[in-house]
Amino acid sequence: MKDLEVIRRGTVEILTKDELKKCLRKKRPLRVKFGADPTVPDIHLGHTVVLQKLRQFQDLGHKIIFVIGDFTARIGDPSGRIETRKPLSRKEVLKNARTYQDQVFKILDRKKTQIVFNSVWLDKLTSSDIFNLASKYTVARMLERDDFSLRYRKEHPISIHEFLYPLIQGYDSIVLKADIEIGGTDQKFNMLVGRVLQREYGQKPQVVITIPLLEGTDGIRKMSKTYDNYIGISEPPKEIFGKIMSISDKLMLRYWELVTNISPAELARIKRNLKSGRLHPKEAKKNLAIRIVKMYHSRKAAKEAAEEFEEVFKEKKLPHRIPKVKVSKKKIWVVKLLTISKMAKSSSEARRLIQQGAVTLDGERIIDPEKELTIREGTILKVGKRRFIRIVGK
RNA sequence: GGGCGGAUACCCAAGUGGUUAACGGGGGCAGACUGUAAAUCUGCUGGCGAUGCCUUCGGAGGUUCGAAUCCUUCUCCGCCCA
Repeated sequence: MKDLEVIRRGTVEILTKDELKKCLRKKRPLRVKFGADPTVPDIHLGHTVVLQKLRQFQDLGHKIIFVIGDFTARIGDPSGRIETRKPLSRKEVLKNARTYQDQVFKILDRKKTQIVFNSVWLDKLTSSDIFNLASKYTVARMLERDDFSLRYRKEHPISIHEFLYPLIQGYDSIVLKADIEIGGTDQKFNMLVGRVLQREYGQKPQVVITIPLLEGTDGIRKMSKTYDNYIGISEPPKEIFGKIMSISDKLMLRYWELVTNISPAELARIKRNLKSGRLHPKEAKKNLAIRIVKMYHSRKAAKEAAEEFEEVFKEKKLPHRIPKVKVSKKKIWVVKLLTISKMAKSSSEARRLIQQGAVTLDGERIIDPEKELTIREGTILKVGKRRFIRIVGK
């Protein structure tokens, strides 16, 4: 069973493997469900882990059902307790969904993907449908979920509607007659609820496959927009490259494993060479960065990003493209310059940056926050290690 | 319905009349070290042309020379018992 081996690679759990085997023996393409809330439009590397697994399914001839949770997005996310995420309007959701799709198809095969919006069937549910659904599961079982039980024990609030989420998600599986559902490990509980509900509604329970969650650039928390530790696949090559280079060596291996599609043998080789010292970690990281930029941009973009990186940070040259800021005056107070060029949010912050030695003008460090600068055409203002601005006159 | 507790800066969280622009931690930013690594160390982390001034502790009002701290009132939230 070669297919099984491909599917198994890089997963955390398959519930259950026997069921999966049986599924694969069927002579029809399997219906593989994956759900995403279009609350944020941008796809980051964390999402790509699961997307690549979906792609593998497509390559094996199966069908992906990509559920856009527009219904759930409009109601609000259960996990953000303190500030209930503000519900998105229909328009916003659609807009997000569209950009989402554009990005998703950088990885998925459009022809083998069916995109569905769950509001199509969820909007039609009547109260009695919902009551009926709710009767299929118990409070005790709900409290088995990690974060619920933790919150309950800590006497933190849990809203009733939060209990409804796993049920709704499970209901999606019923409507879609999912054979398999794939999600991050954080989705395990919800996906398992789907199994129970499918059985209640006379269906064969879906096989649940969990995928590891990718740590963000901080190396600790999962990659997420809310933690601002993400690398978006639509970011400029230079940004992606720079962000990859700043992750820790340990995390780098994780990215090699989960973000790229290298074979286990290749991964093992990299690990070996790193250990023996034949491969410098920085080189390995550079290769990784090139590879990832190539995946979402182009070979050329990757090469350029790598070259520029070396130039700017190793040879201390200037970046190729530097944003320009117009300054009409010849003489200007440093603090003013920093604030009008948006390099500092406030003049207090500008003063701080200056005092900390973060500001240089044409390579000369400015330490006096009272300094009046004489501006020449094309003067380069640098703040911190990586923020550059070219000053131009009228 | 009854009882108790809470709302402080980006987040968590101390402070219960006076060196308090507000302890501490996280996060973030900057500097040093480096491989723009990571880890570590140090500093900063309300605003203002600024050795001073202004504004902040859920909202509004009040007491006081002086309030995040006391009083009144409003709003919101949580837990427990029924």
